[in-house]
Amino acid sequence: MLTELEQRILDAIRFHISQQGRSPTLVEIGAAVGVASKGTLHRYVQGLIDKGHLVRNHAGWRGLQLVEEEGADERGSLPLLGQIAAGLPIEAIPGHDKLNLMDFFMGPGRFILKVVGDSMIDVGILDGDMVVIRHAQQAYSGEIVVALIDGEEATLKRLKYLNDGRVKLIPENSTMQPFVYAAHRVRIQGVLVGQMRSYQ
Amino acid sequence: MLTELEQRILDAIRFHISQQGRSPTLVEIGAAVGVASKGTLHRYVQGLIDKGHLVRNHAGWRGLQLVEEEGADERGSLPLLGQIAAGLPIEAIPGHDKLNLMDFFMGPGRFILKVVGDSMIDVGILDGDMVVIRHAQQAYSGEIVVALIDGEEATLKRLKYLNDGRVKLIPENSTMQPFVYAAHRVRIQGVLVGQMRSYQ
DNA sequence: CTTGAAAGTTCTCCAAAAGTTCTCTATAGT
DNA sequence: ACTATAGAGAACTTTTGGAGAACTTTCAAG
Repeated sequence: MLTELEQRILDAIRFHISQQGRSPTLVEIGAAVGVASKGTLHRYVQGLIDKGHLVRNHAGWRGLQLVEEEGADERGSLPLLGQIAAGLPIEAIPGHDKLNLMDFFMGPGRFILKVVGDSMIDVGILDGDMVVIRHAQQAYSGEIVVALIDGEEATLKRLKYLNDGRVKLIPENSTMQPFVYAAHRVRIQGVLVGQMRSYQ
Repeated sequence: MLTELEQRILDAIRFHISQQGRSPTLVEIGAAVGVASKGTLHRYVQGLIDKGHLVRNHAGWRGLQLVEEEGADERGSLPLLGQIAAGLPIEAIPGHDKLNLMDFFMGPGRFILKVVGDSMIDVGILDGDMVVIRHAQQAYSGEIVVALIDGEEATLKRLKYLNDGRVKLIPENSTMQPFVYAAHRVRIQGVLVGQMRSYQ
């Protein structure tokens, strides 16, 4: 249960968001409820977070978000029945009974590219597949990335940093050869986070 | 969540593109929002790219492209930027600029199975992938199906009807052999309509 | 093909605003 | 007396917003 001041602070936050579209600062909350001390306000806001009425959306300013109970949104979900293997019956996956396509693929800074060519065929990325890329300038060795070479050629390859500072781009196709470039010639544009294919 | 200046910069870019049909330079953005330093502007534009609100369309000047915010009704969509191939720049797909995951995968009577094993590796379905299956009792020759053999073993295989009335189930893995069954022993449970994989 | 202005990138420095942590005080109810 | 609530404010860290120098890259004019 909330104290009177906690309730007023929560109401003030809700009002501010409804009016301005973004959460208030501590000082703005203070002006609304008549409390001058940032420290006091912080204590109450933290209490509301601990009690589950607020969440901190992101680090930094104006990061408060109301926890309004949402109706279960089931759009984008398909039932996840279980596993299938050669020679075994379908086996239920305990706990998981639903797979949300948006949870699976969506995220900030992502986009889709259609794959042309067979250079990644050995990791199951075929001609015509869609790949989900997360925009990024950096990547770890071993990740599959969209790399721009000399600012001209964009290509999907597995990335490897060599000890001598150069960069190796490995096509996952046993009939193709890896290429090695000086680091400054290769710019990472994104990292592979998903792949999908339609058979219809 | 964007800060105030990030939001103003994004609005200024959107406005400039709507007026002039091409993205603004850093200095033009600065004139619109009242910031004199190219360095500061670059920092903010880069931040918007990292957060996924912008993408750099191509190298060079005026290469910014908006990633239009999906409204609540368009959740499940990611921007479809173009094609990628070994040795070619990313090439825009005219007309297509958005791919909706739900259009791609959702449909009546569908469910998902997690793949265990390598029996379909030659068509790019790997161990751990998720496959989308449309429930069906019939399938055409050449389709990939979930088949139940003798009411006991469920398996994902390519289906082929033989002239003598029997059924051939073909694992798409060059190290495995197809099996042939009398028709009454094989019951179709569904047809493969999609496949997806997450690399996170 | 050269060249230079315009554009983009990387870096350092700075300051104000916001958030965090802490101590101190006061008052009402049990 | 003890506890829960309410409040002030100092001292600190982090985030945001801003300037500009020095550099590289792009692109069009000659």
